[in-house]
Amino acid sequence: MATMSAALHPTIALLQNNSLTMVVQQEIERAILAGEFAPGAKLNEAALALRMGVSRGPVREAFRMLDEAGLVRTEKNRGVFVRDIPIDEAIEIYELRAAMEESVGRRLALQMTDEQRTQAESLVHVMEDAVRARDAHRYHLLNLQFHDRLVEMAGNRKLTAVYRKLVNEISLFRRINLASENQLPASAQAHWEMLHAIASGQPEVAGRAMFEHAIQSKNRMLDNEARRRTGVPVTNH
Amino acid sequence: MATMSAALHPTIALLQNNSLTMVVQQEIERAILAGEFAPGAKLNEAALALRMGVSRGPVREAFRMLDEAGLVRTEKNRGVFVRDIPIDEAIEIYELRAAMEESVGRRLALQMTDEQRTQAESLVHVMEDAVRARDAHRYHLLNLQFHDRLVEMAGNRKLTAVYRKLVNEISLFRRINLASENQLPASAQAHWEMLHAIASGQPEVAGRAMFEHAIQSKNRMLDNEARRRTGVPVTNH
DNA sequence: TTTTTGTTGATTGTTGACAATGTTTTCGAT
DNA sequence: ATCGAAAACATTGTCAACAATCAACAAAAA
Repeated sequence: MATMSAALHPTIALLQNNSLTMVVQQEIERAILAGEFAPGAKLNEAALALRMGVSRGPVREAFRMLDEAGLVRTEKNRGVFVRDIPIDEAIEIYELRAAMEESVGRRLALQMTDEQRTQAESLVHVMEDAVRARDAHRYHLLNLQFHDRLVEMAGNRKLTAVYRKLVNEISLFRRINLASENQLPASAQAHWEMLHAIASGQPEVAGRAMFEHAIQSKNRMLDNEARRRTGVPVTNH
Repeated sequence: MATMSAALHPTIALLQNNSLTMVVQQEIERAILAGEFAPGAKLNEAALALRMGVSRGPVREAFRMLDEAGLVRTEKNRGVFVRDIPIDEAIEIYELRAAMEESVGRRLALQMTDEQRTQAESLVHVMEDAVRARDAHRYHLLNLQFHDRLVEMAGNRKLTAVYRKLVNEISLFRRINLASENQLPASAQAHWEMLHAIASGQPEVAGRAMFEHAIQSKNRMLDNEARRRTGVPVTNH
């Protein structure tokens, strides 16, 4: 009887490994990162439970996970809210991420395989396609993917996990700045330079390149933020 | 009227901020880090709930937090267990921590105040007392405190938070190695050298010093581990 | 008016019960 | 005695009801 279930109904296979809490947690996380719940928005236990067809228990447990992950904040007896990262914390995250990427660059300079390098280069090519298409949103996603892959290639799983948590959190900073279209070509070029630095095989050079790239990313964020506060509209072309 | 609540009865203030889940979470975390639950040990929901005088709900929620924090692992329908960090992951954590400490060193070289330096130095003095007393356990705690303070002084709260999580996790590595007594004097000396490097005001020098110190810490751990596996007893003097 | 004090409705915090799953024990057949 | 099936037990997963708390509004007092 146990062996006949070779082909398992997908829903069943899902329930076998994932408790309701896990499913709920992943769904809420997805919705938050997709922007379906705005930063600062209140998440109602009962409403979410109803919407997902479960009781409040699993929703509460999912909330505790998301709280620990930094995606929501819990106020006792008041509820849980999608976290809204203040700019101070955004700066701190950018700087921490820069330090981690420097470490990644050093490591990659010593150990990146040809295959990995080819894979990274093809990603930059796709990014250049997005540049030509003037598709800032698509470019943004590819950019995230590029850095994520480099971090992953460094081969430190704990570092990868922490890095991804930081990226998740920074995405809760109100209106992450997509690079404006005229900045895209320079950004793509910067990625070639990082890959060159890595290919040089010199850890310090590669590390420095990735660090500087990350810091520039932080500075662009700060510029946009300052411009926004002074009321100057952020032109997009 | 809003200002009159300055002095709040401590019990009330406690109940105002801490739900049962929070209390339970902190207590289980404390017990784990104090070694009252050994790595790999199973944590029974009902037993813990009984012991702490609450129902299973808050315990389950606390479990979800501790899971996300990396202190326990959950197996569906089987229970939660105190995490036992495998050596691969321990290595990764040590290396990530080294990168973060390098970043801390750079920052401190640029911004450490005289007051902070005095505070750090006094900590090393206390460590030297522990060395003279041949108290390896006490030295270990002071060492943790010293590094924690330096990280905190760097002023990046997100980095501090991540660093502390890593320290918590690494403490779940089976038998963290206390330095043997004859290593203590050299270790204390190394801390003076780190403070000197920071006081030099040169970011690269200070960063390198802290990085190397952290890597040596990792290597000591690896040595002890190799010795343990080959059956050679770890001499303690 | 302005402030304070009840009162009400909605939401979260907590609990105990029930269902589903996993583990151990019992017991009979070989 | 050993092995396997099945029943008994223990533990986790989920749920719905109850209690505690808070926000908003209305009524009363200044």
